[in-house]
Amino acid sequence: MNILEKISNELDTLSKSERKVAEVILSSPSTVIHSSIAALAKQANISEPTVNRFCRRLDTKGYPDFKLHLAQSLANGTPYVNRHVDENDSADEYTAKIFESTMANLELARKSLDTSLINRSVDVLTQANKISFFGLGASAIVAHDAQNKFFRFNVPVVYFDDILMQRMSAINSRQGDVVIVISHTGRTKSLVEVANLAKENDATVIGITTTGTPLAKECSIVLSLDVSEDTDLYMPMSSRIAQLALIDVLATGFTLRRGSKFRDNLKKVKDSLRSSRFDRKE
Amino acid sequence: MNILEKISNELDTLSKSERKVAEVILSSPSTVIHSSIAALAKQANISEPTVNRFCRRLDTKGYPDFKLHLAQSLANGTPYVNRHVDENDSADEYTAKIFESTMANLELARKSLDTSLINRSVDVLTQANKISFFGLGASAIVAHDAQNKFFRFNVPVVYFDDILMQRMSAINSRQGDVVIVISHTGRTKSLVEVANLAKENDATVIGITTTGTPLAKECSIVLSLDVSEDTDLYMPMSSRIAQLALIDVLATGFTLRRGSKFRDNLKKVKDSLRSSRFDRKE
DNA sequence: AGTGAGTATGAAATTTTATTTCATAATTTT
DNA sequence: AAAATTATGAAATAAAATTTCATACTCACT
Repeated sequence: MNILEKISNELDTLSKSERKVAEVILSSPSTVIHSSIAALAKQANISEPTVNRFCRRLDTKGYPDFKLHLAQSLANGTPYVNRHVDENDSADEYTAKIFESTMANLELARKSLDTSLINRSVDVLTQANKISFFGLGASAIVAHDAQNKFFRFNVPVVYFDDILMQRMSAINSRQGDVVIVISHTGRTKSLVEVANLAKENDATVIGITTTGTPLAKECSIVLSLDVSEDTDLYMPMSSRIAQLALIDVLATGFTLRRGSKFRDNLKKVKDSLRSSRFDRKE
Repeated sequence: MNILEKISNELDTLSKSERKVAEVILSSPSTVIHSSIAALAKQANISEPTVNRFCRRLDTKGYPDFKLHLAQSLANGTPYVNRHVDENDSADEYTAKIFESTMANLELARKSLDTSLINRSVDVLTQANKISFFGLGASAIVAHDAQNKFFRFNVPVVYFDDILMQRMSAINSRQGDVVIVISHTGRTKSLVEVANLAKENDATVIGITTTGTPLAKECSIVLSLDVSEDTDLYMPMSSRIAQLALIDVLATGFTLRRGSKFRDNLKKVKDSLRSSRFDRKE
């Protein structure tokens, strides 16, 4: 709770001298956080112990602790929240809202993740003979991105954003293959079918989707990602970003599991791109 | 400025012992604000003067002042900081680090954006005869995603992640066309050339890139997105996510500019997908 | 390897700051 | 108006932070 509010609430339960302290603090809190107890006492024309008693009355441990609370209250504490864009927002406003919602949703997504399942997924991925990423629409780009990352690891990886190719690929899968199916809604019929096909062909199916969806039921491992989309705009936004962050997590887990020699290889892959770039003059 | 960010930024300018202090603080900042300098010193296995020197190096007056700053940073919503993944991190740890770094970088990216330029870009986009998105590698998926979004607006939009197609498309562009070129490094030769080609053919070229890169110099409008990538892992991570958030911003600006009737249309597009999905039983 | 300049570190001393104790003053109750 | 209660500050004490300084370490150069 904001301590400044608390001070003004309890103003009348305070003694005369304590109220003097309160008034000095309320009138310029930002000065107070840089004052010692002696300076504040002098400013309020009272003694140091009075300041100390004042602090304790506000349920703080003492003056330094009180200052900490005060500092926190002063820090304009707007945590990231999901704010919907409004028709009349300026560019400034909708930009801020979108970035903030994205961050708020990443936070939500992280909370819905079960890291032990991530660990198991990484296990399965490092062991895989072949890795396939399937997605449609906005999730297709996530699958695409995943291919781009895992390709660098020099493992057999494909991605498909085409229903027929996905089906054919799923039917051809076998034990030791890992199929990662990405869908925010988890209700896209053809993807659910593909997941089922892959499972019936003994592939390990990892789903990146929302908890409790039809797709989730078909998967061997469900990496649940619960985010709240801004449905007013009729476009997938936060969901695909959370999915990408999860891909980063899986890819990172993969490289860590493979050890340091493997990571030197990644550097080589990256360095191979150098000649396609303009030098950085420093 | 957030002091936690500052600590992780300056991590490599610190001495060995000071870095120990930094690590203890980063790993549990909320404990530290209730610790004395002695307690923190003990926790980090170093001496009290070292803690003091550490605080001063971060431009604070001393330990109490440092705690004040820390308290403010913690109060400020969320202590998202760019923390690099370490070789021995557990799944829990690297997951947290990646999500947090992503959020921290989104915050950074937002700060580097100039909303008046976003406004101009939206102007230009709503007026465009044709919109093209170009990207390579990780930025290709951003271009892909942008196409997916703008396609819903029923405007002529294409994306290319192939150098030759990009060149051909750039050469065929003309006044009234908008070309959006996406590249984190801004140094990919072929993309810089494509931007130049498009410009010479009178298209409006919008660059989504880092400030001051060769690509930025070729663009009519530069939407600068400065993020700090975790270079240890040799993979693009935060950059593409920031780019996607920016695409969301542009797409949102576009729909807002077009008015409410236009948004009803978006709903229709979304509803058209319904039959491809399993019903939600509620 | 050895030497020396420069830097980093911690033990101890000092200073600053906060808290406790206790005597006295102010206020309230009877 | 006396007694009881509460509020207050001076002084003492305790705690915390900072400074000083001697020593250990690091790195560049023989």
